Amino acid sequence: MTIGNRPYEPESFESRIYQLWLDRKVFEARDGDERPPFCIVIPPPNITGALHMGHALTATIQDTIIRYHRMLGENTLWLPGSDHAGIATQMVVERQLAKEGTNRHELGRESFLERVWEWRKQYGSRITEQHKSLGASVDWRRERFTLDEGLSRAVREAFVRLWEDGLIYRAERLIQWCPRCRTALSDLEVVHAETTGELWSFAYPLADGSGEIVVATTRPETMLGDTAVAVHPDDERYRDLVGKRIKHPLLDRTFPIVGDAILVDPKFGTGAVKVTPAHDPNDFECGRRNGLAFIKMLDEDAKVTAAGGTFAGLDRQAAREAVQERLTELGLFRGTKEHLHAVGRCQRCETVVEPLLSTQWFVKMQPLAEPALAAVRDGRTVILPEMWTKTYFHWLEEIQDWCVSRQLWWGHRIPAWYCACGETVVARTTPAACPKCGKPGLRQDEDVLDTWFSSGLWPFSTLGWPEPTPAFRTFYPTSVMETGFDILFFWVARMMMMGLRMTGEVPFRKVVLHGMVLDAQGRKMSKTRGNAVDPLEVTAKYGTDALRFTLASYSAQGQSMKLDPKRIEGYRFFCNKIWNAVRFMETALGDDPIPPLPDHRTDLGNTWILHRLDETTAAVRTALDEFRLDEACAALYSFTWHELCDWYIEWTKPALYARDPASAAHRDETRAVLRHVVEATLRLLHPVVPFLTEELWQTLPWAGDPPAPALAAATYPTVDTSRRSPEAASRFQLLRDLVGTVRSVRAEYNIPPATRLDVRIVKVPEAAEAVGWLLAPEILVRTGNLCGADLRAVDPDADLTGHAIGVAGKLPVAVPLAGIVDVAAERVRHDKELHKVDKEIEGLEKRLANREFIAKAPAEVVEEMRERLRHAQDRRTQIAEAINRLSQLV
RNA sequence: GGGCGGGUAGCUCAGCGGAAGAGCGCUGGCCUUACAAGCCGGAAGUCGCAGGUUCGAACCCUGUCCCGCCCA
Repeated sequence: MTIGNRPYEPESFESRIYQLWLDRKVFEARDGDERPPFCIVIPPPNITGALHMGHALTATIQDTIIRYHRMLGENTLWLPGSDHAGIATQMVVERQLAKEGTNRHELGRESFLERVWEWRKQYGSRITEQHKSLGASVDWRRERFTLDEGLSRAVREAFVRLWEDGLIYRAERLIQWCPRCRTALSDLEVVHAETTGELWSFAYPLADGSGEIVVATTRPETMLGDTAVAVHPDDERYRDLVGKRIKHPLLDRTFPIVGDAILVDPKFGTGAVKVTPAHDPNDFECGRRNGLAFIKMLDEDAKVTAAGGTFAGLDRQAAREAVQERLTELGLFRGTKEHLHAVGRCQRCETVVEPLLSTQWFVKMQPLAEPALAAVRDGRTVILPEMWTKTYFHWLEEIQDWCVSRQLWWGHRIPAWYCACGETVVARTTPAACPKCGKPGLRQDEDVLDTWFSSGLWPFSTLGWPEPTPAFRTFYPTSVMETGFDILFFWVARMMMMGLRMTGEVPFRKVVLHGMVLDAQGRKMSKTRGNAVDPLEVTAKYGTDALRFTLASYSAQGQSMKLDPKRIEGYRFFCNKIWNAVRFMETALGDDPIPPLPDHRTDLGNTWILHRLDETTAAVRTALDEFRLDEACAALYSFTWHELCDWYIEWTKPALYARDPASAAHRDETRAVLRHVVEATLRLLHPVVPFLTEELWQTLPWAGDPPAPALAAATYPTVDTSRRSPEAASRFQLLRDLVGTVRSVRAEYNIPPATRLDVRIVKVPEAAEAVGWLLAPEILVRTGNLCGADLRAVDPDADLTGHAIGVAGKLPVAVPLAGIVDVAAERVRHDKELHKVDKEIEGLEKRLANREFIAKAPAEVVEEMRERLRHAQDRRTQIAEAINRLSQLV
């Protein structure tokens, strides 16, 4: 079972590998297990949604973390599920009904809900299925949906508890209303956008005919609901007017001029403000402060009510024009000005929302916010990147009560019943009779709860709460909540509040926030703009692993990321590289049994790669522990490509290809190390690129049984510093320098790769240490192989006429250029190099001459500089020498 | 108006007190039996600007200019 000649074709194995994981049950977590638990609940995607890059990013990050922890041997649960998405889903089905020429009211509540469930059955699991193609290692047995029986029970339980604790109330307040969706919204569901509009000025005549007062507004039509004009109490201009009354010019009523220091900024506009308490949040407060009348002049369709007199029945826009026209006719119009202001729109349908006086259910937030603030302040929950902590604090400190009722049918119906006697009953189960008057036939509240209410319970409702289930006891509090920073308020903060309130514990230990995926121009991806990149198209073209590696590499520090297809392509090439490295290894190992990794290595390359593997293991683990996927990816990429492939594999070839008996031991050592390092590298890579690594790992030869049923269930490489060898590292580095020097000379003189060079290494006393080991025949041959040269040592006084001289470390290297030496070119090359070294020496000398540097900088820094200076000086000597020899040529 | 990010090589981004990095792109040379989806070599940056702190600043502080996001 080897890869053979199969090229890297991710589409040929990805779904097969996913099925293998399912068959071998590697994603399944165990309740009550003695291993340490590790749990992430998935941010539930909307059932109406189709997979977009945001999902792909979340899934990649979480899956990487989850796979890492699973390989660490923890009892790892990634719990999947989806969200019923009240408004969005209802909109989809209503649109369907509209096409059929009917609507939900004609259908009635029950049949309508049947239709939605039908829709959900047919399309609702599309997005969940799509997660499989990303490799999401979730425990499918535990999949949840916010409208499941269990989760619905949790919602009722939470609602009733909050009610019993006095944290839920029903009241008439000014709320955000979407006239198109015909439902109340929470403040968060209103998206404010700066818009250039008109600031319209008109005059209100005083009731006593003694004059007028000019006000400015962006919404002239709301003057039909004005019940005051406010001025600043200290404003000299209007002091005498406070207390006087205004005669409404279009309606048969009068209202007062009031002084209000909070509402009015005397420097803005005319310093006089019209007040519409029933249609503006600031005016609402002003109305309460001053005991004003609340006149509702727009209804739930945003049409003028009877309070608007002759304007009744007009919609907002028509009313605006009609009012403007009428005021102009009356000579009250005082001109317009361009004006920048924020217009609030419905997050779902983008209709301009209307602040409306309405009776709704609210959650009192302050008592919930306090513990949520405390939990982050004292570190029970840590938010990463840390910068979001401040935003979290700020929002919770300023938090307003949460309007949770929605005038929809799709969702959790509010567990409140009304009796004819006026009693309101909030209960876990449908009450048979009124507990106050004993009469049956209670009427349940028509409304449902904000979808985010159930989402707020997600980390524990999915684990079985309110029952103390084994799953809940095993995995709660969960370990990590990973999601986009855009739902820090919507979701994360609410889970914190609900979690603490309901369970007494934080819902998760860590919050990890990632940035938004933007298009190549840096714009937010959106379906309407048409700039969204479909993850499934990308994975079809480049493979899932390439997309995952890209997203993981981009996800630094929670910054937003501009997705560049070229980069995905680059990581596809990386995947191909891994694939071919393993292919090479399989061929090179041959059919002989693989010997175990020897305790001591005789080969420099073998010792070096084990050293680097261990350093890489440490770096990757640290990065993953800190959720720095970008750093993990960078370490994996450069190790795999630029050390394992570029150097180690090339280094091993002679040893692996050797067939003479004398080389057998060396060959076996190399086979063992190569096998070990490649296998460990696959394990290191697996959390980020699971498909490819699993496919390859399944083909690896084993001495006995494989150590795990799948790579996904294998253990992550551990750090073992006994495998380190700084000496081998520095030796191999010198060897790389030497090879690099020869290659540079070859390239500069255009010597064909096929031309074998006869390179001399000058045994200068400064490099005595290197000369000691480097000149061993074995090393010379192997090193020479890497640059197509026969290496030979010569004494410092050897005649190197006609050679190009380079310096590797402190070691001069002479490449013969018989006949092709271009003295001028060589001279330029050396001068350039000399200049570089001189600059370095100059800088270092300057620093070391600085007394304060010597006195104040840490000793090891000073010593490092000294060492660097010595090194640079040695190099300078060698280059100068080379120049000297060169000039003798002329 | 308040807050938070960002401005580093042509592009996309790491680095956030010891003296500039990666990938892509560009460029010169190679079909070398793992990979041309590859290999080898190379060029390229007063780290937005101005002050300050420090022996030493891309990194810390102050101011300033752009860009983006959030809250009001």
